[in-house]
Amino acid sequence: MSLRHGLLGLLAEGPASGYDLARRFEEHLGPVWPAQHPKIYAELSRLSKAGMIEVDSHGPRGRKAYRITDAGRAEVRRWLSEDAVDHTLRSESVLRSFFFWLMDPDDLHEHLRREQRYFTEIADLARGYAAAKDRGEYGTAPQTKSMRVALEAAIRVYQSLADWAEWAQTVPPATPEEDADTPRPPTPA
Amino acid sequence: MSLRHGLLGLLAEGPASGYDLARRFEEHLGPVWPAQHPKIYAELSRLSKAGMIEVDSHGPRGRKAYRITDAGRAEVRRWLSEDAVDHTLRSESVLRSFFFWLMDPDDLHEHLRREQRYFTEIADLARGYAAAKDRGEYGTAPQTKSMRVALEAAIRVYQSLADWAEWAQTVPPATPEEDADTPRPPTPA
DNA sequence: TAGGGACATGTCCTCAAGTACATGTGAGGC
DNA sequence: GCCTCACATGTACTTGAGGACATGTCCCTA
Repeated sequence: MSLRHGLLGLLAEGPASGYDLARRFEEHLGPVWPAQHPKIYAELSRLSKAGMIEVDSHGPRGRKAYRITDAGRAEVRRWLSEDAVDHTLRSESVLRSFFFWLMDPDDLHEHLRREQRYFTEIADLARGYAAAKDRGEYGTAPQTKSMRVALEAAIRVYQSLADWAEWAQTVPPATPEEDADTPRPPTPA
Repeated sequence: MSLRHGLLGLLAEGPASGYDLARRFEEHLGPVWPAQHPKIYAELSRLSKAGMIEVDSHGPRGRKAYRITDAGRAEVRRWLSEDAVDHTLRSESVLRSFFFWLMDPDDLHEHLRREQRYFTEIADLARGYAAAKDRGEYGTAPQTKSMRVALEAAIRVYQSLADWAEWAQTVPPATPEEDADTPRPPTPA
């Protein structure tokens, strides 16, 4: 479970409330690691009980800001350098592509156009943020440097998916003869 | 939940047992949609109860092969053309990159080298399968054409991640001055 | 013929994710 | 002064994912 470590990592930047963290997850981390507020509040109280974080201040509307402790900082560092990376890359878009042969060619074409548009949009959005960072708008703190690296991943991955969707539109649909020819594949990729 | 539709999609190619499906998920769909056998068997009995699939044949060791029904075929087609695509792209690799600034520079460099190696390996593996498909080794059936499209996504995405990991190694670590300069970022990406 | 390994199916339990529900406050505009 | 909206925190319930456990069979090889 990486939500725990995601929260610790964000809190390493400075104190924040559950509400703040939920917004940051939705705005910045959402595309690579979704997390809704119920999970976040629950995890925060668990982290608090474990001594990884503690209440930093109480604010206006029952607001509770948390601060990371030394134990928490040690834990997030340990995760980063010791725990094995889980490389699974869940993507419904790609999953669907295994089944494109079941789709009506016109539907598929329309689907791919929409996918291309979507991925391009996200890539451009990330490019915009990256350009702002490069112009120095977010300062030179080490966290923003890491943010820039993450943005670069988003730009590259989403652009590659946009290019893929564009390319897929050029693949001709199955001809009737091929459609008849339907053997079981031996054991492909 | 797309496991349901993934199973239906695979069964649309022809009858298969839970064991077969588990292997195909692990070998082919695993990188984009992991599924373990307990989930698969459970889902198969649910699909069977719902009339989307039915038992096609009984084999040697209690083997039960399922066949998709018309209702099942209609459902997977409906999913493909009507249901909105969930675009979240869960990636622990990218999530970690938000917190690179917490890592020791040498650890980080080593981490990025490992990541680059891993992503390159997967991209090459996909390239190998794609080349075999292009040589005609898997025939010309429409399913294998879709498989080729999915492979292309894998090649492009994993290569882009490998390139990203390589690029990230060229980003200089934070200098001590910048480290001191640690303001809260306004509201970045 | 004994033994190991791949084939084959399933249950149980725990934890993670996600939706819906529930509640209340402070600030700003009309 | 009222109303709305963003702020803010939580609980409850349902489903999904995943690891551990349990069981048995067929086939090949030594």
